[in-house]
Amino acid sequence: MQFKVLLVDDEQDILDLLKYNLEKEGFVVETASNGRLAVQAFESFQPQLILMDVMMPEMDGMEACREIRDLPQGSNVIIAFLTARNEDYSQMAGFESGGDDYIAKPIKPRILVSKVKAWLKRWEQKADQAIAEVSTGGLVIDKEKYLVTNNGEVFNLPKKEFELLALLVSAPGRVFTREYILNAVWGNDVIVGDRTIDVHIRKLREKLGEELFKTIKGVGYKFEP
Amino acid sequence: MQFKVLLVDDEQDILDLLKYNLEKEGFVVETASNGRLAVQAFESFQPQLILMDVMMPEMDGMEACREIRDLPQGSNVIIAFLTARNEDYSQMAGFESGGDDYIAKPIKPRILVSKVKAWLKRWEQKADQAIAEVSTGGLVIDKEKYLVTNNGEVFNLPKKEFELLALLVSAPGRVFTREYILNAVWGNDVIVGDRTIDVHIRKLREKLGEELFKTIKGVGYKFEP
DNA sequence: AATCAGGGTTAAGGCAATATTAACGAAATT
DNA sequence: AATTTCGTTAATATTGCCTTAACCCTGATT
Repeated sequence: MQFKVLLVDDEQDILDLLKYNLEKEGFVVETASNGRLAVQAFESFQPQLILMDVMMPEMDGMEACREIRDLPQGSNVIIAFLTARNEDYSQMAGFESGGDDYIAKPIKPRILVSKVKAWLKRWEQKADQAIAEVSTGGLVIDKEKYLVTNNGEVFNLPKKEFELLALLVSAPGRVFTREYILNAVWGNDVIVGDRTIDVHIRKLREKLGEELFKTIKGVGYKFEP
Repeated sequence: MQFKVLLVDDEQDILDLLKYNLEKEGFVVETASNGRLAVQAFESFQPQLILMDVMMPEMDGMEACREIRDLPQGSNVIIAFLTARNEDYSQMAGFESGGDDYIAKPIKPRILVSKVKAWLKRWEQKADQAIAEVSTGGLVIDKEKYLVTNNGEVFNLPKKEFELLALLVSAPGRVFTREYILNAVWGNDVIVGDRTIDVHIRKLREKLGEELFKTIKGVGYKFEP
């Protein structure tokens, strides 16, 4: 697998140093010089790992971290902070905003590379788990093949229906608000009416069974086997 | 969800500017001109976020922050300070008194709005996690699944009933005034008659047990296992 | 005993939220 | 190019929650 790493720092020297060392190890590397650009780069580049400075102009690392986490694909990337020192507080704050780990400056190339490898190994494990196959009740969702099997019967759901189903099934019993569903399935920026969700729910109920999808008025929907 | 923001500053100009920009984004905004008023406003308005100047007459921001944190609901609000400059020390002091974050003056509307959105998103996550499951006596409230279990029996309460129950159970034994309940469950702006609360209490008593909800005449209600 | 204040109870109507259906444009498929 | 499929919306129906009005009950006050 070809791993992609996004480096974010406002000092060009550091970017160059890290980029050189990581590319030498076979990673694909892109860089961004502030938080706002990082968010953009994440969307287009879709890296598995982001190495980001905490302190930056325009938009700081914590802020960028939160924004990325809120994107549809943002929950799978690993975000690690470059901290200027052993500033305990900046570390804490970084984790609070959804960062996974940190590495202290000054950065030694060998340590960096070994940490990066460890992070990417972790990412692989997480990804395997997450995508492999979700199954609840008589329902099996194969994300790889984009197939849904319900008590032996195989369905070939369209994209939106599939994603909505996968979301609901990812946490059986849990109520997902309409707002949350819109963010997760359609994305933060897309504007669609509320009735769109209803219609997709209806199709799922039609195909898989009316009783599986429960409406919580004023709140949202949940899946229950 | 309708988010409420409380602005606290002694300069009317700043209040006006911030209020205008936040209301344009759909937030409900109230203002206070010093720390003492801020504490009062917090109690009646119950915002999710407080933006507060550090330096103010009467009672300064840090002092107000501490007082608010000591109130029953004070641990859930996010408090952010408006700092006059990059005065690192005032920032540190702000954190020590219980502040969550800060924003530096001069304030640019766009940055303000994006920060406010990020804070409120964080608040939502925290609120979801924190209150996910409350349990007292034989009663379990699962906010995630929107389910209430009483001694094994499962109930599927409508929204208002559920929220009223969750509020009362959040502090067993504590008396909630009618006014407070109206603010917390219905919102500050909604106008409903007093009998509405009675009816919802009645439904809860009916479903979960008469004895669990005690009336304090002339004051309000409390939950007691 | 009469009055009053505060709360309890019930049922019905209004209304907001959701369900349903059909239809349209865009994209994919043939 | 014709056909099919998908995603969305508009329009209409339906559901069930919320609220209220009207009346009852209790205990305190006069």
